[in-house]
Amino acid sequence: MELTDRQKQILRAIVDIYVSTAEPVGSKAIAALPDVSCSSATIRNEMAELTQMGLLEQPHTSAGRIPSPAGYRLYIDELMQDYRLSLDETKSLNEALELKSQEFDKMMSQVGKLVSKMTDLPAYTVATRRSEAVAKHFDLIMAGPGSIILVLMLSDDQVKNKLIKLPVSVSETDLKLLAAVLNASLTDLTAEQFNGELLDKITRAAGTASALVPLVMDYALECLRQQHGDVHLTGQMRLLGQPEYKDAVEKAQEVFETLDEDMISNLPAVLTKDGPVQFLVGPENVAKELKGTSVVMMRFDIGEGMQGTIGVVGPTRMDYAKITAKLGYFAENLGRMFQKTNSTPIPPALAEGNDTTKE
Amino acid sequence: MELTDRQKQILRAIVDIYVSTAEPVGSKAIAALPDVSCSSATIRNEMAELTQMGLLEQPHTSAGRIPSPAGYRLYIDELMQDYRLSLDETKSLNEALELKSQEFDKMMSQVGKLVSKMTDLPAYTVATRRSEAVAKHFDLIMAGPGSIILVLMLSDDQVKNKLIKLPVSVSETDLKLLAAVLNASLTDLTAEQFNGELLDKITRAAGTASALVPLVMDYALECLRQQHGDVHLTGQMRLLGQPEYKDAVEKAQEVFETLDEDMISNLPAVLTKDGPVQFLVGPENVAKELKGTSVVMMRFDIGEGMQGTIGVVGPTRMDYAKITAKLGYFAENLGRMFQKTNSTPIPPALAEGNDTTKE
DNA sequence: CTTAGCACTCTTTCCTTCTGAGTGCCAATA
DNA sequence: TATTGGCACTCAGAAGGAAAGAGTGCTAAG
Repeated sequence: MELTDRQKQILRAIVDIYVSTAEPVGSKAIAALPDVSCSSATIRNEMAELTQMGLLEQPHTSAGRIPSPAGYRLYIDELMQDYRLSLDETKSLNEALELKSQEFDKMMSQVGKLVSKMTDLPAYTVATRRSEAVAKHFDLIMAGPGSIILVLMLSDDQVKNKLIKLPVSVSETDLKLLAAVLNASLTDLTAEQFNGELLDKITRAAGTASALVPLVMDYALECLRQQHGDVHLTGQMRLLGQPEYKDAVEKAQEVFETLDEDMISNLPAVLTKDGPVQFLVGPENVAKELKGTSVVMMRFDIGEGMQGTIGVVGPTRMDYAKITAKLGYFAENLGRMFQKTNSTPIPPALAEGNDTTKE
Repeated sequence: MELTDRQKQILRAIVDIYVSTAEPVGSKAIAALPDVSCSSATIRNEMAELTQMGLLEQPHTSAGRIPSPAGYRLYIDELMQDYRLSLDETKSLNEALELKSQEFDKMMSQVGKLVSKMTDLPAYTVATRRSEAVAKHFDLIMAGPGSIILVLMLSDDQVKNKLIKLPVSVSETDLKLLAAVLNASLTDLTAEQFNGELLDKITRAAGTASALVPLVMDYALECLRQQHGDVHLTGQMRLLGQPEYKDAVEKAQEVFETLDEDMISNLPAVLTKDGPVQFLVGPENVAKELKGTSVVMMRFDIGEGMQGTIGVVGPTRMDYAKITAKLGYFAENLGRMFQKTNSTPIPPALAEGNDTTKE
């Protein structure tokens, strides 16, 4: 059953108005719009029909209409018009994008904070592996008697390290030897290919450094198994700025009780689907606590084999167009930025010499 | 002006009751306590006097009394009785303490989540430097043509690394040379001692690897300057479980707007004071947004030159005794745990061979 | 110094009424 | 046939007011 053009126009108007007011929209409000040329009675008839079709809902008999989840879905898929960021908006986005830290995890967490601030909604970021990782390079560095630094480079360009302290000291030569053995035996293996046999073999070959072997392998396994980095969730409180949670604090609490745990395992999975942006509208969410909550997710590239996800959490009534636009802007620029950092960062600061002022 | 024993008893009772009910305490409630042997009228007289002294407050004329900030302070400093954790409580604390990750930052963040969960309040963790850090060891590892891993070990036993990609490739020998130069010139220097002269000197000595020098030094500076690690703040929403924020969502929002930014710079400063536990009661907080909010902070040891802080944020009316007990338990065990991880972790998993089950 | 008694204060709660936005439907109109 | 003005009806939320209840402060007596 196709919608007439007028029905589409009405649905779109209702979503647009409701999104910004959070109040049910009445027939008069629609009729008063400049590009609507029929009376409120006509609108009422159309609204009744849209309600019949399940695209609109009525909080109670004598209230205006609000979009149903199905209505939102239709709006997102077909009716939503690209939101154009204003000059002011791009400007503050650009300012915000000047990330300070050089460390990956901190950058991701900063990005989350930014997105949350710019959308005024809770946001999360997470980095996910695109494919199975393998170790590309092992190194062992002597950092003192009995102190060894294990450095592990993975196929996705992540570098991990761990300080290992042993009660016995290991000679520099043995360390070198072990590193060579590790590189020979473990590189290009996935976590599944690690096994006890390998452990034995390497331990035998390791000589006096053999005590290190299980520690090293265990850590390598931990690194390889991690399918995604930390989930950085921030701005939870901003959800309360939304009218729907004003008098329903418990609902907001529930949302985050669920989100904290489940998001990590559930949401990234959805993103294997195609397209850089995904919407989870209210009841489409798996967890029932999130039925009244929507999530907009946007993917962006981070070098080799990794991908980042930015997500924004809000009430089902949220400005999908605007948020999509903002996330898109972020995603685009972040992709570029991470690429850049990953190759040659422009040597900053320092060059001018060292002023004692704190950063 | 000293308090009589009875006055102390009454003040303590009022705090205890108010802490658990969040309702003003009336004279009858006190008189009804088993170990109080005078009438409500007497209590009323005493309460009037305590109010006079500024230790109690009255929300309005016909309401019971609540402790004033000064009252809380007195309670904390002199009247508070050690809360003994129940067997159930220690049991769940112990269960919670089984941290999974081996990575420092993740551990800290997990600890925060735990504390928040166990106290049912927002909590944060942060690792702070006890003294100025210096670099202890540099290493440069070739990870591919033009890809170099910089590994930096600091005096506080932190190990940092960064993947540097150069458009030109550097020979293994030059890399070794540069590492040697770095170790010779930069170890045991504080951030303040870095300067342009050093940069020049090292660049000259670095030969073909000279393009790396500013990148390396810049990163080293960033690491040395960091006075504390990430602040991990979690469980913000739990603050809303507290009755004082039930109908004052904006207040809760304000708290976290302030806390997110200011906490990092302000709170740790207070901790330079002596004693492992510190209380910031309501108006003692610097930021006016936090006047109705208290913070309990507990220090714990993390090896060399670092110290951890766990903090719990709650309404001024919070169960200081219970929270102190719980934090204390955490602090004690975490100290031990971080010590342990820092030396020889018991080789876990793996040994049994590799089962394909996901963690 | 303590206590019973009592008048008084003030918040909280519950009920009622009122208002207004918005609908649904009908009959008239183009 | 599609649109429109008109009108009765519905219902949530605001506003007002009365009653209940908890707790105080004070006084006078023990």
